[in-house]
Amino acid sequence: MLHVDLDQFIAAVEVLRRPELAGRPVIVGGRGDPTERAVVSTASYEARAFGVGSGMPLRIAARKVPDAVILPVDQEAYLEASETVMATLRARPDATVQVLGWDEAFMGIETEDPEAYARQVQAAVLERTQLHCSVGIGDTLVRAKVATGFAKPAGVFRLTAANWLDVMGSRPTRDLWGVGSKVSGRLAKLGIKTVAELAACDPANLVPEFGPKMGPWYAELGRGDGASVVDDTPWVARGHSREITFQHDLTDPAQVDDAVRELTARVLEDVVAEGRPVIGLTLKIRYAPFVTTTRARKIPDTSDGNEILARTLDLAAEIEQGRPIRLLGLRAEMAMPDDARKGHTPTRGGW
DNA sequence: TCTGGGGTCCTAGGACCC
DNA sequence: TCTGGGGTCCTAGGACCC
Repeated sequence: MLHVDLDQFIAAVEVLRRPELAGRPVIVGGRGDPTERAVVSTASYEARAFGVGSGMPLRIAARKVPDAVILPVDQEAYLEASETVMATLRARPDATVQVLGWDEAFMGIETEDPEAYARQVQAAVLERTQLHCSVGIGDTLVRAKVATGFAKPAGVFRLTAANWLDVMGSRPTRDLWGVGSKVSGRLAKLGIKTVAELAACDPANLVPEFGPKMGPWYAELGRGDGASVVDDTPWVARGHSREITFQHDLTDPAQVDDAVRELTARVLEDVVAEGRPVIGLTLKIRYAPFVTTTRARKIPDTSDGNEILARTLDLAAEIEQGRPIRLLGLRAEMAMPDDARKGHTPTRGGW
């Protein structure tokens, strides 16, 4: 199968409609104002050369690249470009397309020459959208996904059981898709630092640290194994959430109350559009200045909007007072339709 | 002068039931 | 007087991805 990933997607879309930006360091994030609390969504390769990357605070990025062009996030534009790209992939005969996000997808294909097929896909996407993409080829989803990292920019790379350990074995576990800084740290405490060491370990030995599911799953990840079937079942959202980060931390309970009220209205709009009942609500609070999050959840027995609102405001009343609040998030979980498959997820696990 | 906003899934532990 | 196991449901919290 193939994993197709657009190169510097958001920055590339911006440069397409403003050709004079080609070759310049472009940073897209927040409202495009580096004095605000916001992070970098995507940086062009020219900006990355200065050490700017996704997730970095915008004001830090601006300091690293003084003459960068900083642009606001324009979701509609990216969504439109994304849909054109995905339509191009789906137009390939006999390809199964599983979308992972705005700028990436798996393609299940039958071909004698996957490299040639990958080049054809790249050419088709470029012709239709003027966007470049990189393609990973693999015999599992994990290997195809990881392969794409070696294909960038605009290249093709193949990763299978035959060369997985040669390519990945000596790399840190952090380089795996699904292993972040916390898990790589916990693995290191068990003496597992590299992909080869993870691949060689007995899955049972990871269970005490990571639990019955995640333990064996990490071991499988180390070997690059896992599912090898691309699943184009339409994705069904499990829930919707909205978040606000305040430019200045809130200390006034009335302001917090207003914010919860507004979030509730926005979340309910999204849920009503889905036409499925709400089965749970989660309120997330981040207190300044540290990174702790606290959540409270209530399960209403009704999908009535007023009822949900009332319960949500109850949660707001529970918020600890006297600590500056930096972020509020509200997530509504929705009942799954009977015919929705469980386990198909755009971002992790499940395969 | 730090750290967005939208998602998904897993785990531990308590409550409760038989 | 002391305290079985097995199961489910729920909450809070954590981790990861794009």
